[in-house]
Amino acid sequence: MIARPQQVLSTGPTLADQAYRALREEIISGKLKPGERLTERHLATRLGVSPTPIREALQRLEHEHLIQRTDTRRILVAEPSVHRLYELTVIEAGLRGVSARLAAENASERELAAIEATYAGFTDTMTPEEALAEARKLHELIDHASHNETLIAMIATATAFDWQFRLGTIPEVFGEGRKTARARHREHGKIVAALIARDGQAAEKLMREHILGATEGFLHARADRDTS
Amino acid sequence: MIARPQQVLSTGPTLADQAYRALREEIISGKLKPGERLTERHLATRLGVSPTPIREALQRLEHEHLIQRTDTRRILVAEPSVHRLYELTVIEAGLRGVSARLAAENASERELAAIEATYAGFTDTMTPEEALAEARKLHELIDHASHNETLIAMIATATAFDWQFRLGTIPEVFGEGRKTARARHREHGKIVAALIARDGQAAEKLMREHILGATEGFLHARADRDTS
DNA sequence: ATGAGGATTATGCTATAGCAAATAGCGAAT
DNA sequence: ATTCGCTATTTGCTATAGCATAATCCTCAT
Repeated sequence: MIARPQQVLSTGPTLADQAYRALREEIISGKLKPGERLTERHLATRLGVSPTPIREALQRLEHEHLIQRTDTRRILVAEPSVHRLYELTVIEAGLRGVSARLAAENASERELAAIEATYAGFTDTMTPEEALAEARKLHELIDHASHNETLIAMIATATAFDWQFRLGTIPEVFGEGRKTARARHREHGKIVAALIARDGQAAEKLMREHILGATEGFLHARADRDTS
Repeated sequence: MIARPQQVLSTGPTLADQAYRALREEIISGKLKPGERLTERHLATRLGVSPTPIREALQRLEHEHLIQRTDTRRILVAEPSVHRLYELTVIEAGLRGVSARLAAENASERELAAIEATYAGFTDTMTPEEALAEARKLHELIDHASHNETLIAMIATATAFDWQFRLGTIPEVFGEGRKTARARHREHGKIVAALIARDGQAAEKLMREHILGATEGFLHARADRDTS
């Protein structure tokens, strides 16, 4: 239930904004399951608002592929298709490669220190969920160090679908994926080193291969699970 | 004025969709001038629809940076700032680099032939507007040859702002930019050759440098104009 | 003339209502 | 029992109305 603003002083977040964030969280976390049908009126009732802000929220969710519309105008929680994951991974690799290069060129010393600290904070005792959250944080720190606001927003759009995909299948995948998780960690280390060395070209190349490899590894682990 | 659907048989484009396209065209063509204020009600009246679909159209336009909202919730036609043009150019270079690489790998023979034909269609007798339209077509053909629908959509979003910027300043720029226009044409030739050779790495590198160089050249030409 | 302050207007956001297409439900005919 | 056809319901899309805030205008004192 979204809190209704009672005495809004200046410019608070709009109801559409709140609804967007709430629904996005529910989809990514898996509370709303892939393929599940959504209707404007039901969502409006459940969140305690009118259909108008719900429509706006749904439009944004559609833009980042978290929902999809059928040919008969039905609204469904997006099915994480491997095809789309591939499409988006290629895009993410391109965009995050650029952000790594810009970060190497533009990051402040403070930002580099924060990146290094986050990298150093990884431990083997983390749960898969924790490790994934830390990886996400590391990537976001690098993105922000690019100092390109438009790029940051676009990466967020491109990766929303990824997170839904991954979080939804964490339990099955990570048991077998621990080896590759270590490999990913080593890749993070190389990227961080390239950033500190201000080597934009190396950072870009490493980041691209890292993103592409991570999705490859993820899909392999999932395939192993499915055939076991 | 948008035609009101009278007897819509099946599923036609929605009014919001039509409003979006109409407003987008007006902004890019310069009929709506940068900085001009827009209000939902006036647009609704002018286009002959209610404010509801207008709101949806405005939301989409905001997403591609063709309009911007002030801190007091006013809606303005976006001012083409050089800062944002730089931000978007870096993104476009990254995305179009990826699309060029994918096109080299995935394009059908038919698509390659169309690309080559469009490239061969350039002539020195074209007006600046014609040349720009042809260049746009060439890039779009390459984008589509990537066979990555999500990437294509994202490039369209990232480049909408560019076109507003460029078309709005064509007359001033192109008088002095004819030399660089020839340089751009040679770059196009190298890219097309790389695609035909199925050399994805070369196509990506050439495309990136081409995009970045084109914006550089554009800004230089504009600077020359401003100081003359 | 000018500036301050309150009243009026304008406007974005939200709620509600209505329409048309699609879907579901149901009964009759075969 | 199954299928066809009609009716009722659901639902996305659009229109209209109301609310709260920001902008504007007007008045009046200095």
